[in-house]
Amino acid sequence: MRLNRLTDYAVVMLAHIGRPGRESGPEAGGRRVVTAAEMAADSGVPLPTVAKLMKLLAQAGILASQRGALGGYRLARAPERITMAEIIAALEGPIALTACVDGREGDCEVESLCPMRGNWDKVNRAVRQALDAVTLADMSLEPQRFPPVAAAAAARPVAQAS
Amino acid sequence: MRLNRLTDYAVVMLAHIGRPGRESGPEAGGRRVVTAAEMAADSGVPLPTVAKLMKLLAQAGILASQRGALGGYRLARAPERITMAEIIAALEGPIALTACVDGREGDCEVESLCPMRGNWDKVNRAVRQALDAVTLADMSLEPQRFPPVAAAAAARPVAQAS
DNA sequence: CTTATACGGTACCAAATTAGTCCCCTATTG
DNA sequence: CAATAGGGGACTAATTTGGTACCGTATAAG
Repeated sequence: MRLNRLTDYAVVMLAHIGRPGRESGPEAGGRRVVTAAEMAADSGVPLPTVAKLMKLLAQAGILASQRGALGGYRLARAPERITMAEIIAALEGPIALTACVDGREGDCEVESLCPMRGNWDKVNRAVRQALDAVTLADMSLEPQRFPPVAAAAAARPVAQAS
Repeated sequence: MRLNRLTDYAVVMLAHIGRPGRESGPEAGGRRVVTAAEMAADSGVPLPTVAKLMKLLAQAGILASQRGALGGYRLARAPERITMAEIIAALEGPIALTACVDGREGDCEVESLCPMRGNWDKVNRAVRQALDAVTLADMSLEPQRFPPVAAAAAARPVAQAS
């Protein structure tokens, strides 16, 4: 159920690219251009790994790449129009919880006992919808510095304990 | 994004237990009792693996176990009241797409660039809801023997091709 | 037109998960 | 008390994943 580390990195980086950025210049096409090397430096993730990720995201049409000197990557669209489902699909393939899905047959060795070929689609559809509803913009929001629960605890210091 | 094979097996087996069953006897508590060995034979999954699975499902309160001769497993509740979310959580831990979740801190090494601690919760909540909405009963339904598309093709045999 | 920058692609290796196995213990029925 | 059936933990093999290396191609600046 957990998604792999690379996908996690990807979301963090995409959110980072999407955010305004400190030393913002003219910015081609209205969106920030960032190099893989920059991303690596900013994130601590090793450069070759970052490069691989960016590549995949570019192929999926989530990032637009510019080769050569002064090149780099920028979001292909506004963050509001990039969904989690898309990002995850780009890095982990189609969103489907099991192998016996989407018409692909013959992979399921226990077909004898498995009259549920179609039932998984219900689950997959549900999950896909859930992930379509969350955009990169949602993920880019800076949450309040302290979570609500901590704030509440601070407001009512030590009382009622014991 | 894919869930592991064991979880897949588990759903198949639970659905199997939930279904009426051919040689149904009196059935303790109104629900079918099945042994791990039976499940292994029916499914082709090796017995030790089945045993491990059933054990976990029993611990999670999804199956009720009966030890000793004539023992076995049965559903702890009606299939309508067992959700996918529950089954998945039982076998893969809490439903959360990333490690930096649910208050657990210190696992995320890239916290410097990662102002998204709370944002993942949106995604997790969405997925959890999606999986809560699908029950074991939904997964137990026998889909029509031929999928709609094949049926349509059969009704309109060879015409219009080429 | 040459050089430096930066992305593109492929193949490969090492480390971490995951699936599956083994062995022995405890409970229940007849 | 013998046979059946689940409970628990440790270990091993196989896959998957993350990360690396190397070389090619495009673009901008001088």
